[in-house]
Amino acid sequence: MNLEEIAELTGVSRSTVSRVINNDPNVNESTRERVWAIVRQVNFHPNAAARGLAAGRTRVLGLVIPMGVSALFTDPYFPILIQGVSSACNANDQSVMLWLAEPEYERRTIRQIMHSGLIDGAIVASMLMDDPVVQALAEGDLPFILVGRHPTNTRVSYVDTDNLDGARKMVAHLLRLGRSRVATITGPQNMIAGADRLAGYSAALHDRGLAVDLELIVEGDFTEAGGYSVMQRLLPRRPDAVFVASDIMAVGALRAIRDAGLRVPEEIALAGFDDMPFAERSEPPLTTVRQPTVRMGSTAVEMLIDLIEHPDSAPHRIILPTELVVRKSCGSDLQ
Amino acid sequence: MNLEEIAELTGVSRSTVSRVINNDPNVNESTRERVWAIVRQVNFHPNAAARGLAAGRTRVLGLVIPMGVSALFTDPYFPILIQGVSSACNANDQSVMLWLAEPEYERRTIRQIMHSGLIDGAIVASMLMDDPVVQALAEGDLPFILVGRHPTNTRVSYVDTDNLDGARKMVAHLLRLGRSRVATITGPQNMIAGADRLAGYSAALHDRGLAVDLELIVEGDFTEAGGYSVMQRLLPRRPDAVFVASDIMAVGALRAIRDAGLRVPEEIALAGFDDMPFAERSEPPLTTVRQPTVRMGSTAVEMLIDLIEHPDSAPHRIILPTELVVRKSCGSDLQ
DNA sequence: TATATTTATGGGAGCGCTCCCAGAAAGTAG
DNA sequence: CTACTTTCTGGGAGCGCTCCCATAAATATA
Repeated sequence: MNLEEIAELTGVSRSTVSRVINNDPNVNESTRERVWAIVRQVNFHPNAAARGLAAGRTRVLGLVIPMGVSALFTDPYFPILIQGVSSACNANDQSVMLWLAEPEYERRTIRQIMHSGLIDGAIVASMLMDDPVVQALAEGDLPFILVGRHPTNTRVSYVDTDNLDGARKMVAHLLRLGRSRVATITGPQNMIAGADRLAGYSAALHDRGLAVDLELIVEGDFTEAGGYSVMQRLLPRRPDAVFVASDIMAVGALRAIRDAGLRVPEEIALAGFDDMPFAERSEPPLTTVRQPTVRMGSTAVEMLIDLIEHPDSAPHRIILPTELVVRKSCGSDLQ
Repeated sequence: MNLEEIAELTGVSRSTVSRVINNDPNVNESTRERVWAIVRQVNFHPNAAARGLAAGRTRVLGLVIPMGVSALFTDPYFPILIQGVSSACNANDQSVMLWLAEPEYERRTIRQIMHSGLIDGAIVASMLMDDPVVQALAEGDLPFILVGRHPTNTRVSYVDTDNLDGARKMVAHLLRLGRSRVATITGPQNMIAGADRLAGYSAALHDRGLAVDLELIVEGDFTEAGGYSVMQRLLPRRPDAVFVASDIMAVGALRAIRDAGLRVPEEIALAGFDDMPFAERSEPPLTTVRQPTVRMGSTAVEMLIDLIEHPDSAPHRIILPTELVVRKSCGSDLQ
């Protein structure tokens, strides 16, 4: 079934049917209705390939997730992001092409995808500071949006969580509760989120006129096992609070604290970041920072569509706010 | 850049370039090399839409995940499946179109996707016994493969885990350890996996000549909270072992047992299903059944490609084996 | 040497759309 | 009633490929 056949059935031309399908205003109202009736009746859907070829636009967006980092696939961040992207695409009549970029494929395939005209643009959820995928994309002319800000390239558009502010609010909260030796377990410092959350930690200390004690800063790797071992290193330095840069590491840290015979929050206040589903079920429930992951996904889609339609507009940067989620693990209700 | 331009640069015709690109054997070896050289040099990639239109095949596969059930998105099953599908597609030079089917969109969009020629076939990871998406697909003529068997329709191809056998092996294991009141927390009985795992439980009892005690069977919902509350209902019936149909429910059940002042595995042996990452980190580590999720994904891709290329072949059914993972929670090393 | 066969190549047609231009029909103004 | 505008419609061209048929060249067969 194609336009021509619908035209035949309706008694109009292919062009008119096309106009109706595409909501072109220059169609007589009665003609429009007649065409729609037939279209629905025979359950006609225009061929996507032909459309893409003729219009030069496929209405398909690529979602690129570099898999190098994604031991992370064991935490729900990416699934939730995917969900946000997917539902925004549905709402905007776009389709999602998923590309889990395995390291070996990266450069080769990125070129292929970029040049094949399969997608109109891409959303890239990279976490690394200088990801080769981002590099490759920046050299090409396919519109793309980063999820997670880019620290250096000023010509890219991105959406990100306000990691710095979230961390800052959390550490300020711990200080306000009277903790004086607030340590932090950071994320990997080659990841933007890791760096920003550490910057927020430092900023909160500065806000209070406190100096940063390097002994109280240790780098984790966003895994539970990492959180455990790094916490063990931290314990002899006697922190009375620890801001952990991710909930999953916080769970590991919690175990380490327990195994050392210390109590949370009485002896050590513990705070995480992400507000993962398991955070509120931990023992004690974990104080953490909530980030709007679904909204990041949908915002990225909207930004990308905008960029596709206005390729020459200036880069957009959107930073979404975070929210402090206070639970028992930092003992606020005990103060 | 298109075929014609490459042809010009190489001094051959569009057709010959096309043959080279598509590895047609009827090309002179030296011509082939000359063309490839230029193709690589100018970084040419054939236009996907044009290809799709002309060849009637897009080399894009749809991955359909009905979102109704996917509170499940909080567990890593789907992400891992997606990963399996994605990497198999990469390996087979296909792209993945992801479609998280939200309930309202289901029927409307399925038609659209089916008829638009966007994808050559679909992999459907539905869990429900009679999912409307599956229904719609079955009525159309788009090739598709189910991940998770279909209980009634004999004309569909699928790949599944041997849920029945896995459950049976696990319950047999518990019985072998001397447990005499083996209960089960089942999954929802409108999900095939839930039903099959219960069937495996029953089969194991029958294998031993034991009768099924309905008092020891309770239905859960594949969530942790569900596992907790349902376990509380089960406790007064004094089971000495519980086979829980998913790890996430098992974690909930474990808490319930603890909260009741009982010990695992001494007083109650506990076993799960899925071998989720957190299973080995729980306290005590959880005995469970491992299923080959990644392989399911890649198998589905291969089956689908086969089905696309041989649309008239008989339906294939592949059931992949499970593996018992014995850890401390059922106390095998205490016996 | 003539004929059949194989190998390699070129070009036309067509996939199903969109976009543009031309022009008919209808409406408005002078 | 004519001239001009506006509204609506039709058809040609073309997007960049694949597929098929024709044909030239090279090789094998009689």
